Amino acid sequence: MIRNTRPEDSARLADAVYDKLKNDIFDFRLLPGSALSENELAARAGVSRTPVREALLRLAREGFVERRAKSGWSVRALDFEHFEHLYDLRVILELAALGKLCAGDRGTALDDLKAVWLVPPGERRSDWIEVAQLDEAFHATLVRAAGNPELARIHEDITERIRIIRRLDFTQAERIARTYDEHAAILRAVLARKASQASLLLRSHIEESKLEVRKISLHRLHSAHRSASGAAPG
Amino acid sequence: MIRNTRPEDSARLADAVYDKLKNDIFDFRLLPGSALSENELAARAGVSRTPVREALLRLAREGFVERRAKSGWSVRALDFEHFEHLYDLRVILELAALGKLCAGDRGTALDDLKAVWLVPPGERRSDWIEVAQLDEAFHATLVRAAGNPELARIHEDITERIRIIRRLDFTQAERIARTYDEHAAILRAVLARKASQASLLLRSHIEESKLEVRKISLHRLHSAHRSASGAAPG
DNA sequence: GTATACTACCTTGTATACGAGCGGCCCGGA
DNA sequence: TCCGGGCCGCTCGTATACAAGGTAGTATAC
Repeated sequence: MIRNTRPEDSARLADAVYDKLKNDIFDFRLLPGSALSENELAARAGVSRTPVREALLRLAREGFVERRAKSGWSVRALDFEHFEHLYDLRVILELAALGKLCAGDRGTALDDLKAVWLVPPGERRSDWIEVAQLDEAFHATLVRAAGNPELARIHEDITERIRIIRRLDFTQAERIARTYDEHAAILRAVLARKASQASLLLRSHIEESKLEVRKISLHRLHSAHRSASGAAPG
Repeated sequence: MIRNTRPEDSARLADAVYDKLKNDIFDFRLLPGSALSENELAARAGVSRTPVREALLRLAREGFVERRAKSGWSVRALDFEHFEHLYDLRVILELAALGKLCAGDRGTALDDLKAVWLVPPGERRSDWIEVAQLDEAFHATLVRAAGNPELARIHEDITERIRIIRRLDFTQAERIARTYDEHAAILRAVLARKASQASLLLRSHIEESKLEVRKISLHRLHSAHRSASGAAPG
């Protein structure tokens, strides 16, 4: 699974609890819809309610848990319509970034991407966890290179929120190959400053992922998780 | 001043503190850069540190205050470059919404706007506080009508973050008149489904506000605030 | 069998207690 | 006068205590 732990989170207990909870949700150790209580979480983590509470408040604001006044917290159910809206937002934001990238100066911001995605087929990565990370990095780098930190931040937030299902897109080898092909095509178009072509490619690239997501039922989520954690436990 | 108080916020002390702090920041009773301590805020509000802490965490996440580990909180300084990025984001999001509005079905979502903005000059509002609220509502309605709740939510967040300076755009009567003219033109273009014309109008409309913001120095912020609070106290 | 009222537990919301760390201030020395 | 070191106070981070409110389950009346 893709970990979200950041190094600076070691000091504060609240951040440690936050990471733990988030990973538990992402790995389906905490199932969508299940109830959480501050006391139970605190006991389980061996801390007091205070840091647990702070972690829950953060997770609530990010949309992963819900606060039900005076009657506990719950893991938010996966709402696929919701994810589709987020994918549409990705299209909006990334197309805007692309427009700026093709129009303005972008320095060496895209050089790293070339080294990853414009490689001969033999050098492509095949581990799906790694590809999922590279995929996120590809899109994040494009957006960051547009030079608007706020745009990048919001894009990151959205990435974070769809990660829970987006990862599963790469459990099929065929999807990995397509991702490589499409990223390469997009990157070449951007480097050649072919704005409209790059836009078309990027839009259909994201729309494809969105369609894949639509196919993913809750059941498939579970089985995908089981096989994944069986192959790569921890 | 524009109040942000929501009715449901009466029950929780944390929400009351949140509203109070936010209003204090917006009205410059708490100046950018000034230090805050949980103890002092708690004493001033007559509550304990716990709800103060929750309020501060929310405000920090929204970008209004900063947490300096072990050495207090501070009101975030106004960063004008930051605001310009947010304005650019507004352009991106609202243009995307506009595109969907001109292309697809929008029902009666825009009817309210007609009643407000497509009125004879004599019926235009002149109170700048009211116009500022109407202006926010105009843009929010456009975005909401596009049918993507996530898009609307992010747009709301951005609106919230730039409100602190955007209000001042309307302290000049000439800017109010222009806003009416431009909103009317945009609305007419959308109703006629003239997508490219609407986009051009909306883009220049927002860019104009952005330029106004660029002119606003911290000093002007203060004097604008003083005169405003003198004219409309409370 | 069903509906209703009551009770007991469990939940959060808030207040308070305590400890570690950082910063500023004062004092001493060169 | 300038610099350094130690001390004191204030800060947050965390733990714990207490109370109001909600929920579920049970018992009871019909």
